[in-house]
Amino acid sequence: MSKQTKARIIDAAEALFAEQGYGQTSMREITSKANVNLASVNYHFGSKKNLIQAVLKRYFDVLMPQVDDMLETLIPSQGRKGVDQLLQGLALPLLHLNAVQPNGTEIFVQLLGKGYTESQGHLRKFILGNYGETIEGLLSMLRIALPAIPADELFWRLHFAIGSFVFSMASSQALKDIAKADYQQDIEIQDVIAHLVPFVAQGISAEGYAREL
Amino acid sequence: MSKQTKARIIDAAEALFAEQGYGQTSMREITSKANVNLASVNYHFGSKKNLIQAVLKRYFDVLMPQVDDMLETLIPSQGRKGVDQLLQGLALPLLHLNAVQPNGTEIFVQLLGKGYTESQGHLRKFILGNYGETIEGLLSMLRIALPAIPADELFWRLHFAIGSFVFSMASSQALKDIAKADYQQDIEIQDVIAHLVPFVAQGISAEGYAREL
DNA sequence: GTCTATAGGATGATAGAC
DNA sequence: GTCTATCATCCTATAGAC
Repeated sequence: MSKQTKARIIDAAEALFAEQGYGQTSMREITSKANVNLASVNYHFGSKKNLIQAVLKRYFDVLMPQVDDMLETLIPSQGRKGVDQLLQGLALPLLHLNAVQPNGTEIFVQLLGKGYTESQGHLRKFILGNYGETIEGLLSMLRIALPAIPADELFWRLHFAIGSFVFSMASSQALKDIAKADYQQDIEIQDVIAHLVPFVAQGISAEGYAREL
Repeated sequence: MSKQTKARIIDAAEALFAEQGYGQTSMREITSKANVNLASVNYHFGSKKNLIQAVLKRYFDVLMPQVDDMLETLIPSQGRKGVDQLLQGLALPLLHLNAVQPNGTEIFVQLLGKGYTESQGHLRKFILGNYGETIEGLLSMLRIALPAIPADELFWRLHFAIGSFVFSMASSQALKDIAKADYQQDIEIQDVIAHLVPFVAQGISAEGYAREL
């Protein structure tokens, strides 16, 4: 029953990776949580690096085609409205990742964040190599929406935006606890995205540029 | 010469922690870079955890009193202007950390970012326990600047803002690489902060609220 | 495909000589 | 305070029996 073992390894690995990070998660933890033998990871995936990429691939292969579709059907608008459209258009495919796996959206974004902050060089290569065109498409749509903002300024804002999202996910357990205790709110990933969209849209569309300090 | 050894360990440790993260940096790397004996870390600091806290303490003890001063002398303004003031007011003490150590600001924020994303529980306790009052002061100043925004909405935006900053620093090596490769820019920490302030100020001050998806 | 056993290293921490 | 030597424990990866 190879398929079962392989799937169980991926399921266990992604949960542990998302929670603890790649470097801090050992093969022993993974195989123990998956109830499979330690050696089976190397049999099925070859190495830990390959396992990490396989975990992400399952999500990217669902997400990216949907983003491509969205980009194709989107009628470009300029300014804040165009940015809003784009972000809303991204939100839906992201939420569809919940179909891959219960809690899939949250897991995926956490995996992304950990990949960024741990310097997993092989991950960047893997993502850009396999899904670079979609990312390029997103960027050019953003450039159309904000033609007055220089490319390098857009680069900065995009990363700040990603940071807002990824960090919120990375510390989502803390956020959930605080929100429940202080504001009597139960938070789901939809809520995070709903609050995030106006914040990011506003920040990205800002007309003032960097100023000397 | 205890003092020299202790200082050399801290210097070497903070550089390695900022670059690689806490978990990925071994005592052997630290002592080798510092040119001291392996056992001296445990002699002077007791444990790796204590060393991590000592590294951060050197920066916090400079930063936080300056933030306190800033908060005391600040004349509160409302709206986007008040937010801008507050962020600018934070930027200067942060940049003063370059006096602690060459490249001190960058190192400090990277240390913070790594501490957030690696789940170093002891670090959060250490920070809140020792510098919680300053953080509370910052929060109440923000509430004065944006009285119309409900507390829970402010809570969200604050975390998005922190996320932009921390994430940008935690992944600053990646950002530098990309910026140099794609935009021929050499990035300094001032640049990150200068680009970040308008983005965050604009996002925090946004008048639109969360919308159902 | 799955298992045990183990190679071959790295890690944090410490005992004890100097 | 500084050193060497070492303990005990972790790690990834693999060889080889079943």
